[in-house]
Amino acid sequence: MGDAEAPATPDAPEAPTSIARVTIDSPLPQLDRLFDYAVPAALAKGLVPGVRVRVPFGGRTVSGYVVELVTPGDSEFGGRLAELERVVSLAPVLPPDLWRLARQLADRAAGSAGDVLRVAIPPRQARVENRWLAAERGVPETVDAPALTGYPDGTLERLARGERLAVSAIPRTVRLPGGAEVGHWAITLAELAAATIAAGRSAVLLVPDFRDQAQLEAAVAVLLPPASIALLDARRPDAERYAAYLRCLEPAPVVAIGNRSAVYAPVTEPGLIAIWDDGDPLYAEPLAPYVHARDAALVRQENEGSSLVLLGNTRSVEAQRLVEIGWLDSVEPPRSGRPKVVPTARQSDDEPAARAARIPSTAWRTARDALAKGPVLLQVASPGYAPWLACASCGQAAHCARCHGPLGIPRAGAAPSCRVCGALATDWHCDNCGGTRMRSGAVGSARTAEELGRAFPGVRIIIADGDHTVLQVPATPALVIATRGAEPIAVGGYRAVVLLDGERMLSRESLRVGEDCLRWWSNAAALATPGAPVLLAGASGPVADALGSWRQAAWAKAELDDRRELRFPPAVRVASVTGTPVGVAAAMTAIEDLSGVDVLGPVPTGDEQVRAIVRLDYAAGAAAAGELRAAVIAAATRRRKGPAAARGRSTPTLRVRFDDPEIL
DNA sequence: AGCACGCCGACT
DNA sequence: GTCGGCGTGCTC
Repeated sequence: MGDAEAPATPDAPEAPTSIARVTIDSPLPQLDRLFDYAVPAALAKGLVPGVRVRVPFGGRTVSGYVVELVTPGDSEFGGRLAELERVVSLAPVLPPDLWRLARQLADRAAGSAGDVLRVAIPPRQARVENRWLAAERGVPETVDAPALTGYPDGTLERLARGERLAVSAIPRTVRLPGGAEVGHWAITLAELAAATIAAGRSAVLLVPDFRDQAQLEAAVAVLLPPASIALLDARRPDAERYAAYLRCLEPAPVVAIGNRSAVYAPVTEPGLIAIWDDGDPLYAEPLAPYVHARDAALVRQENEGSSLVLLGNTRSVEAQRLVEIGWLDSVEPPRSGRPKVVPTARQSDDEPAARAARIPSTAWRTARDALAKGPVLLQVASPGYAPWLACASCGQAAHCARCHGPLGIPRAGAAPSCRVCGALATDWHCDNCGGTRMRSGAVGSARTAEELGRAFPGVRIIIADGDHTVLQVPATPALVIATRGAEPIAVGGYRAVVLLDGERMLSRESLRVGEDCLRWWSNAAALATPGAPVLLAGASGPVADALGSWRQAAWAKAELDDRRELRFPPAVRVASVTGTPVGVAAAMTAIEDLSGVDVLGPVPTGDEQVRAIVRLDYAAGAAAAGELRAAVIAAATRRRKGPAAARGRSTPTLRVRFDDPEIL
């Protein structure tokens, strides 16, 4: 073959693909599209989609990623192309599958793909990257496929076929060979991941926070070598996180473990995407375009053909919806292992010590008896001593004179102070009745600990809350007082679990109180030794019943039915649209004719802006997102009219937030 | 966002 | 007759 005549054999190492389509790193919605650049010969070597580049743009140089390489004839741009200025590195940190996912998720959320990428790709660490590019890669160790403990035969095979499952966790803890105690859920995910690796594919495992991350890391480390594990959680130093991200890009199969943003871990050919406790609010991304990790996982699973597992002690209402439409299949372990929940009415108590500690006498007796055998968990609603204070004469909540935040007492003997701004409440008087004395409105973990210390003299007391991180307690007798979500694991499990403050947790005003409480209680109950009593003090009603019967999925079904009735999420999608009255009105005009869409508001937000809530049937979501996106771009480009003085201030533009967890 | 282009008032 | 205001539109 004459080389000079036909240089472009299909797999020629340097095929002359000389146009790079680049996504620009910019927050501007109108720039959320691809721009074509000529690739100068000097930069063509090794250039692949996904690499970071610097390009000239509007008179300056900006950074971006090469999304694809095309031949000159395929450029749709009519003008004169500029050239790539620099290839930052040859590491393909934005592989095509990730770009596709970011684009789809952004479109779905009326946001920018670049914003998704900012969440997905950790900040570059040049030294780490250079070391990675220069590294030699060995042959990966093979691992044996483990069995899946505690679930029906054939479950692994279903996942190998790429099925999507909502799996109920086995509600107990297990001691690992290394001595660490973990929730059985962590074993389940580790086994699923190891089976995936054994089959030569990668797995992505998501946890809400660092305490679950620690358990999962320990469980996975038992089954897999370190070279097969990439730890992507946010608490890790930037360098380690970036190294783990790069590890995912290697062809050898890997288990990526991390919090919500790890759903984007760029593993090639994921065989499994799994989420532990997908109802945890930490899976909701606070950065634009606010893509929930569960939604990202669902789209990614469909794109890349992996299996999907949502594992939890409770079933989120969103997962229940997916089960009901047939998107997920439900998998249950045997019911024999469920916790022994004892609902307990709050009543007047004959035990003076119990009365002093404000716990029902049955709970007090249970705790006392269990303490002879080992640790006892008491779950409380709030940290601190007195989490909120009220006026002693009229009972109204006491507020900070400076910022109107709630007042509380952080520690025994401390002065009342604002929980928001920290200011000491000196010369306080009630806004309502003018009273000058405060009383405690609720009991926090520190106060509970103090009272229990008196009720159980000589017993070791351990406080675990946001300020006192405790991951594990030994199997020896101790009273562990933890705020919900901060419960340590007990070696061998707790000999009793007492859920205090249930009534107060349930009385919070929120669409999600029910599912939150059921999740907090169920997750605490799952820390008990099998057969040990779990007491729910005081609370009653459907949520308490669901805990007692350990039928969380049935509760989620009933809750979803209610939401359908009310047309609340997740029965429908919602989006909040905030901006100037004119901008919001234009956006509403753009979507009002779509079927399956209704608008609440707009209402003023207090800063010359208004906010409307849009409710959408799922079928209308894509069209509505497209229209709202167009409205955002229109508002962003037309924004600069009006007097110059008005432009000087920070520009109030139109903002759209889909699936906003704060609304309704 | 920057920056360039483009059409109407007070100046050497 | 020009210098320069900032409204409008583009950025490969």
